[in-house]
Amino acid sequence: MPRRPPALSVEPPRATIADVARAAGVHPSTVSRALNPDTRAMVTDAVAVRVAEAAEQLGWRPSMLAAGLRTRRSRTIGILVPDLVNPVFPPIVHAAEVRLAEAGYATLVANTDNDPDREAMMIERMAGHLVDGLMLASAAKGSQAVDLCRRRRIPTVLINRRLPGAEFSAVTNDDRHGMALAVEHLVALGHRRIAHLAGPSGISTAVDRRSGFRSAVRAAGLDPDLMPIMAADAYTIEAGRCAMERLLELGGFTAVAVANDLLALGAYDALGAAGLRVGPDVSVTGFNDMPFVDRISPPLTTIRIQHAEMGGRAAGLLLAAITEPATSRTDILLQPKLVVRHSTAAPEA
Amino acid sequence: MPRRPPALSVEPPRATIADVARAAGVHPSTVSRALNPDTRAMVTDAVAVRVAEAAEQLGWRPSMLAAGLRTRRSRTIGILVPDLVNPVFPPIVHAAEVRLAEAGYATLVANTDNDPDREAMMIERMAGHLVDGLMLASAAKGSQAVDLCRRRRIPTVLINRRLPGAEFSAVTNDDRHGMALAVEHLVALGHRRIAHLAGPSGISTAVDRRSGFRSAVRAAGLDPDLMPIMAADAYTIEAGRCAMERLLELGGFTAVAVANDLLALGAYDALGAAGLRVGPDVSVTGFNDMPFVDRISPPLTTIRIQHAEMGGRAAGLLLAAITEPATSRTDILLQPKLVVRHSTAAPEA
DNA sequence: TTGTAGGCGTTATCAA
DNA sequence: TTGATAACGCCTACAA
Repeated sequence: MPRRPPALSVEPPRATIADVARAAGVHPSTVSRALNPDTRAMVTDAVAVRVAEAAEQLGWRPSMLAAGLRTRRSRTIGILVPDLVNPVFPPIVHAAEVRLAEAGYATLVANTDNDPDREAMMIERMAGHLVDGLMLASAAKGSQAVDLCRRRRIPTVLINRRLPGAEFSAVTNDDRHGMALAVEHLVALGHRRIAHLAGPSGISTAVDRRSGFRSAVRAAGLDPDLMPIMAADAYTIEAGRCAMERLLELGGFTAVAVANDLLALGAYDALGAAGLRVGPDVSVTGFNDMPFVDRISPPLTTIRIQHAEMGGRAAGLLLAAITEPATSRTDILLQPKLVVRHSTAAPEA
Repeated sequence: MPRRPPALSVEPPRATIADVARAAGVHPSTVSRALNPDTRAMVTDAVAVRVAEAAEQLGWRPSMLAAGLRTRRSRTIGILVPDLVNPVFPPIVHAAEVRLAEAGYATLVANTDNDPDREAMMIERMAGHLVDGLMLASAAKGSQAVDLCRRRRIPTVLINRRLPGAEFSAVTNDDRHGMALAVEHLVALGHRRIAHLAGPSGISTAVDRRSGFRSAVRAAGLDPDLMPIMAADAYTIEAGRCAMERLLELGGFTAVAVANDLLALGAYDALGAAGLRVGPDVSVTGFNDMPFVDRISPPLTTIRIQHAEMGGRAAGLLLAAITEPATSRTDILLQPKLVVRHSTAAPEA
């Protein structure tokens, strides 16, 4: 008795253009033309239909790989983020994805974990996969990312973080102004001794927010050199806690302007551990307005950046760079705004 | 006077193995062998050195693409998540990345946005990029993902969500038991009328938690048919708010066991809008213990899943599936546990 | 309009 | 150990 093949049979090896050609009784090149939307016009309708049917029949799928080997394009964009666990990034990535999808591009995300070596590796990898463009949210001093992209001629845009010498377009926040907003808010509440919990050196957001802090303090008629400043060594809650602890040892402030929301959460922890209430005892401002900081206790007063705008604009710039490689660099500076919640209050009399 | 080339010159087209061969005075195959770590042993040291120098000199970089065309491997793994903005996923992804990196695999993440079409597209795309394996966190009823992976013979593991008929290994949580933990906690506090805010049908976590809810209610000696149940149509805050509003119209409960943390946040909103205090007036439990729910107000009592364990174990299973394709399917059921915070309390007398 | 031939950059399989 | 040759799957001149 003949056995029937099992229901969940594994298919034979992928059909290729050659297989389709054989089935349709035409030459492989004809199949290539018939199956490629851009060249279908070169082929008789009758042939096109016959080929399409054969392809359908055989379950032919284009191999982007083989195609890419010739065309060197993949309609895929890579996005490198320094830390996927940081909730600022997903909304930015998502906005970019939406915009890129509209233009027919798929998006692949890679996590560099703030490690320049991993970053370089992922760029190599993405380049190897022939991404048509790259969005770098992971830029940091000492990273060779930009150089790699330039050498490999990968259209690239920087997001969220600037990089001094880079010749790529960038979409960033006006970090100096954002931090000024925070300082002005604290000063308006009556604070005169304001600490700054800075981000890791080497990252533009940290540098700019820090210099923005000093300028704003000076603009308020205070002496920046009197304000305690402590840099965290990563944009993480833990690093924020450590830095805040050291700031507390220094003392001499009634408010602290923190360089980002994750660090601010760490500051909450250190303050809490020291028996201080955020708001009534010490005012805290964050930066980013990342998801959920409006729901924490106390709700964080912070500087809201335009997440969606950032992703969307960066995607637009990248698409432009891809279709018009000669286009000169464009920088977009997004304006953040202050969102007052309950982590800030007037200093105690 | 001869002009020097500009400092930031764009490099000539990439050197290929053929170029290196020419420079080193050997055959391209020899270069291939000398440059490939796995085959270096086949070549004299002298030759290997000479080839390596020539390659270095010319700035040769391997083309994964061309190599993949032959080997059909890329040492790259794809992870599909339904929603990157949901903070449960990044920790899982990260744990997987770490494990995979140890094994020499790079990880590419794609966002399906809970859209089966996008999911299928991304799988095609990843397959086209020759990923060596896939981790699917996006499984849902009606998705053709599993079928696609099977047909394309892509080693695959399911994470977080089961899929009824799938023949792939899976790492999931004991969702039924987890929800029982929540119900038992509420019953122990004295609640007798407990609502369930369920997740979207078609997703295993929603289905299992819902059935776990009913079983646990029955096990507590209560009648599940008396408990109001309302399903949200997505795992989002907004959907949670809507569902909670409808639950409030039904009324007749002092506590609500919610299917996930994001939905619970939505429930917080609806409850707040109705003038009810979470905790004192209505108890709320979540599920996942995603980042930050310990810091919201009030801190959420929830069911903690093993994020890191899940990512790591899934990566291990996938690596096994890749190296040992014949291995039979393995299912790992991770045990969640109850974390009591302040969103639950005894019902008012 | 269709077929032919060559190549994209690498690796596998022979034979030398 | 090394070299020669032929794929891998597709695309593009160019020729017919």
